[in-house]
Amino acid sequence: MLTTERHQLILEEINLRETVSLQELINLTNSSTSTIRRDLSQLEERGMLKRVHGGATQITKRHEERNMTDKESRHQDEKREIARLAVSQISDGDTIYLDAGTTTLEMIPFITQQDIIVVTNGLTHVRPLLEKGISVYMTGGEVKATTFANIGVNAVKSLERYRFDKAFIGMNGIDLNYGLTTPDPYESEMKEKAIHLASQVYVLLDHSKFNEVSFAEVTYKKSIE
Amino acid sequence: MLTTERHQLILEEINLRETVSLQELINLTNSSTSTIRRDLSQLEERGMLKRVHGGATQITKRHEERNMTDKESRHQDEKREIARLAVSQISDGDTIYLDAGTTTLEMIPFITQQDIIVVTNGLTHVRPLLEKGISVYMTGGEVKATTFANIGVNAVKSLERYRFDKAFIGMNGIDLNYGLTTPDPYESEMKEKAIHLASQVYVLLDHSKFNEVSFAEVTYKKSIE
DNA sequence: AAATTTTGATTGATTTTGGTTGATTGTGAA
DNA sequence: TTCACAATCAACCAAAATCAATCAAAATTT
Repeated sequence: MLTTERHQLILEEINLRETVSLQELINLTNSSTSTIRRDLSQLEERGMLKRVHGGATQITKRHEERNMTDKESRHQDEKREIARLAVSQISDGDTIYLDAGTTTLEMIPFITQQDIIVVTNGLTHVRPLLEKGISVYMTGGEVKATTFANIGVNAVKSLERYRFDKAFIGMNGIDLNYGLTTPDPYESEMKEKAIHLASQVYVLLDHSKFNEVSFAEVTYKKSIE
Repeated sequence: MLTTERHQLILEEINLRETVSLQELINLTNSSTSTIRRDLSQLEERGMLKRVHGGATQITKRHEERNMTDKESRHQDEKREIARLAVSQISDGDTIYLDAGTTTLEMIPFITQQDIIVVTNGLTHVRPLLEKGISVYMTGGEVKATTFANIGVNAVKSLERYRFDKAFIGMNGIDLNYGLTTPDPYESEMKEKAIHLASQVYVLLDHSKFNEVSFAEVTYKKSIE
């Protein structure tokens, strides 16, 4: 049996049954444990499934969606209010940096200011901004598959071409001891650089982020409002 | 058995069975392994199938193939055929530049090559590429509202950080006297720079663009295939 | 008949495979 | 909880399968 055939079979079985054990796949394909293990590793690497102890399971669409919607609905009103407040800080003619993320995305509908220029690393932000008739510049560099955000060395470098009147930064945790934190060190770097390049910095956090500590620290050297 | 006969048989079998092993094709055609290998290489070169270890598999998934409506114009078919041919030029592990535009966008569904890195200035290209599990880098810079493409000084500059094995460039006109032309001088600049940075350049044009002259000239200094 | 193309066999290199190793994880009883 | 046992795991290895490259014989075109 061809490798691609096996992969196809495995994926079909998983999409059909949600989860499937290693032994079942061995019987299904008449292959050895080693081979199936390797298949699962490869398919997981490609993001086609998720390995679990003793087998594999679908990449959890349902789970993720529920998480997103739960999370969003729970804090959506608060987030929106924060977004509205943030937008009120923008003046006509400002050049602003809009960090990737859902909270900063919420800001866009509230924008009424004229002649502003927005620089962003969030691909999802571009279309709604353009539809509002706002000039948009992107950072460039690697695109993170999960968040559609520019991160990495080239992204940080491309940021250096700009200076901002105001920067609006999303954050995943704030804590008295650990300060500001995000899950991804590369994101953290982007945020630091943006903070550095802006005259005024606004960090957007809803209350669920208070006393939360995430992986990567975001250091800052200016006063934060 | 005639070569073309064999090719026909192989393609029929693959379209029927999705994947087929080398051994099966040898029995089917009463040819040697060498001959079948050569056939598969040639057919892959033409983008008719995809070779895998131990055999070959079809490029377009069956279900995708079926829901092609008759509404699609010949123009569209031609574009797609051009896209398919273009994709067949990509090798595993290539770093390629994918110009913004509809023709290059058509290329993405055909991509099966592994470990490639794609740099693009087309925002619309990013999501489908990521969904294919391909590493995507964006150029950065101003975003043109009508085409969602990065253009302008910063876009060109951000391109300079990269080098490409292959560049695939869309174009709006080709003419013996005026050469290659596009409507927007900024776009033209991007294309020129990309051409300059790539080892091999492929310019994508359907027949309606022949002997057409648009506003901005794209100059090039290397042989174009 | 000579030149060109196609074919099939052979070569050594590469990839895939299945079994084995010891390490890690999950489970149930003390 | 802690312990011991069983299941599962990643890492490794050698055998088997498959691969690309080469070459000489057969088929073909000139």
